[in-house]
Amino acid sequence: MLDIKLIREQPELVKDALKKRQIDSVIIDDIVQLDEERRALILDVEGKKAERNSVSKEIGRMQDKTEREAKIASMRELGDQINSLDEQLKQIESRLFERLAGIPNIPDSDVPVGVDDKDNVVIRTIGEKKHFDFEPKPHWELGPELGILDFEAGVKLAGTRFYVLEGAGARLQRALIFWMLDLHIRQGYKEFYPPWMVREEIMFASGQLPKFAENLYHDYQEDFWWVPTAEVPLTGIMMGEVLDEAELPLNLTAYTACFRREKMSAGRDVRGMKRGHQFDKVEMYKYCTPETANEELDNMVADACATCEALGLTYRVLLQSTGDLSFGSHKTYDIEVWAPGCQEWLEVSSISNIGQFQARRANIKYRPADGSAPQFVNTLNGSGLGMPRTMIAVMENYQQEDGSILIPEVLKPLMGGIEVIQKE
RNA sequence: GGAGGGAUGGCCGAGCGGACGAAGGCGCCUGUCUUGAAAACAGGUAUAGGGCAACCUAUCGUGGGUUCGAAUCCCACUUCCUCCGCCA
Repeated sequence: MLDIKLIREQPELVKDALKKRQIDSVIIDDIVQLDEERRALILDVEGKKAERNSVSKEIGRMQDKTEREAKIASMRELGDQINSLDEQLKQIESRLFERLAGIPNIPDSDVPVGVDDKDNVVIRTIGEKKHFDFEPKPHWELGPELGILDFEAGVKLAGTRFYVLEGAGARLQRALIFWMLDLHIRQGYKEFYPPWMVREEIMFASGQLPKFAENLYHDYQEDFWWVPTAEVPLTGIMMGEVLDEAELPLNLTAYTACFRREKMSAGRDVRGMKRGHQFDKVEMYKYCTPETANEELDNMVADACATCEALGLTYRVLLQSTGDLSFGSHKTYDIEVWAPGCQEWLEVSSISNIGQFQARRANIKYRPADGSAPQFVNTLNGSGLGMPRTMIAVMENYQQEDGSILIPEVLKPLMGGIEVIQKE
């Protein structure tokens, strides 16, 4: 959510930001207009309330009965006027809020302007694409042949975009999750295990609602919403809190499954396990001051890169263009790993500085060390990493000519003695 | 699932129709004192919105209602605690 004052005072700046995101900016005029109507009504109704308050106090002190009755009658009438103005104000405020909640965040000044993900800029590439003396296979062949990945069983159980990991495949993913959480703890993050279903207001606070309702699973019986990412509960956990500057930055990490209806990508990436309705992810999250946000964003990118590096994967870092930038993001880096089997760079992490956008929705502030008034914090989030695509990259990069898969060095202690996954 | 009791400022806690944005305490900040600190004393210390400002409005879990006037009365909801039941 943007600050209404920013829109009121610098509408052109906000319009410009929307244009960079390829979004029609006329809504800003609408918002400015509603804001004016709102303030005029406030002026009117609050003046009337002030009058009612002071006269009501007088009534309490009055002795003369007839005079008292007359005042009460006139205040009753004033009360009716107040009620009707309050009703008008409420309607205008809800219209204003609805529009405001639909405005995306303003991109940072160094975010490249572009139309879509093709305009993302590659910042650096680390490692060489691995050379094979044979034709490397895609994971959707490797996995089923080894008996560790079963797409048909997934369809049998739940339908398209589901799969089953079994044996060493399931164990490999568990090892990745365990190892990543431990790595992030060493990097200075605190581990959390949050609910995987949350209330509607938590979904709103993190920016998923109202705009992205159709991509979320919703239990209508209990009114629970299934998290599409651990970012949601890690934002909600501090909702309404005032933090001390001394405790910032606050670094959090959590493993959750993520649930997405994928209505926006119907028909895309259907092959393999690249995009599913349910996937596991280890998330990193930071609360910090606006002054340190850029530095913390770099730190988080470095932490995610270290994860790829330790797994021995070839990866590259991209800066998202304004056309690809997600709704709430101020600035986002993507990390992609090379998958030699499907011959594709796979996005395993998306690391964003959300600025104050989420904090304003969730009302999360910090008290500055100098004792001045509380300010909204900056929030940052990033995957560290998403499981299915990391699994794809590990499987395809560590495959051998006979179709077996070597276990990356860092995961060996967690695989119970398995050093290579072979057909049973 | 049933019965009962709660939810008040950063924290604890009083108030139960009018001078209450809210006693008192703790914490924190400033000052006096002190070589410095502690103690003591004095003052200050919520958030949001509106207004150029003086200042005004709203907020005592949330949403409605009654009333000239609600932290206080009524209704609904959320949530926490205790006990019983049920499940593990």
